[in-house]
Amino acid sequence: MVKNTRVKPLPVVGDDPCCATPVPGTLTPERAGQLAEQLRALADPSRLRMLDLLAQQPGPLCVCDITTQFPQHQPTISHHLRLLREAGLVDCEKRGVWTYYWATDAGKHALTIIENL
Amino acid sequence: MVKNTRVKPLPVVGDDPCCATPVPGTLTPERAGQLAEQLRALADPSRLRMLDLLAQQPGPLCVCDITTQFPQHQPTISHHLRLLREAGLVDCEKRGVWTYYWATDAGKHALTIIENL
DNA sequence: ATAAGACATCGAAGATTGTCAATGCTGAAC
DNA sequence: GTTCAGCATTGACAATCTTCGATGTCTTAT
Repeated sequence: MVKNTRVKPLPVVGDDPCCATPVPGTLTPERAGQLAEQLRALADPSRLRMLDLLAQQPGPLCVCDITTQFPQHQPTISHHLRLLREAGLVDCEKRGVWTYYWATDAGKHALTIIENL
Repeated sequence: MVKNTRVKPLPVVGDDPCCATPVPGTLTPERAGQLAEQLRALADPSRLRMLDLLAQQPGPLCVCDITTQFPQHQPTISHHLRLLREAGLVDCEKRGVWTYYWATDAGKHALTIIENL
């Protein structure tokens, strides 16, 4: 939206009239919202490490064993695990007194993808 | 950190003593912090769409042409572009009155990676 | 010199997020 | 039934984030 009368300089690359009307993006606002939601679930060091911890296990882990691996207190761990679960990155199952968590396929996939950023 | 006297049930998968001591994660706290920082730069719908918009162009785009594509006002756009630049996802160059932005290789790479989440 | 437009920066308001103490709920042991 | 431990939920607070109006800087046109 150029408001003055000056002529724009040539774009940096080649002679394309890149500043007339931009090529539209490929991401719809809806898709961008979905992706951002998923990314927000991953954009925390503690949650990343929790997901990684779960992904490394041969089997599920109960919350108390997760809690020992982090400096935060139990309600905070529970909060992060909930966010990870709502994002579909981990899942859990209650067994008697304990709740077991594990990384879902989506969670492991996200982790391997994220790691080569 | 089991504090009661009960014996834990068998883990969900197999007979591994998965609940004794967890296998350590592979992500160091430092690496997790780096990744989380990068992910936070991407975890916003507007920034995702800006990065995508820039990635689709054959050449750089000036801020005024970016601004027309989004409902936010100019200072907000400028703010998001700064965050994207600080994350190394876009870069810019001043040319006279205009500032031209483009997606870096890292930005394009991150975008293609993110898209199959 | 003066004016005007492009863009960045500043400061503030409102929303969201990470954290924890306190509390609630549930299942097992007695 | 009572008690206790594992875990979730609630409420509160501080920090961070998104947004925008106001303002500043720089550059070009006149």
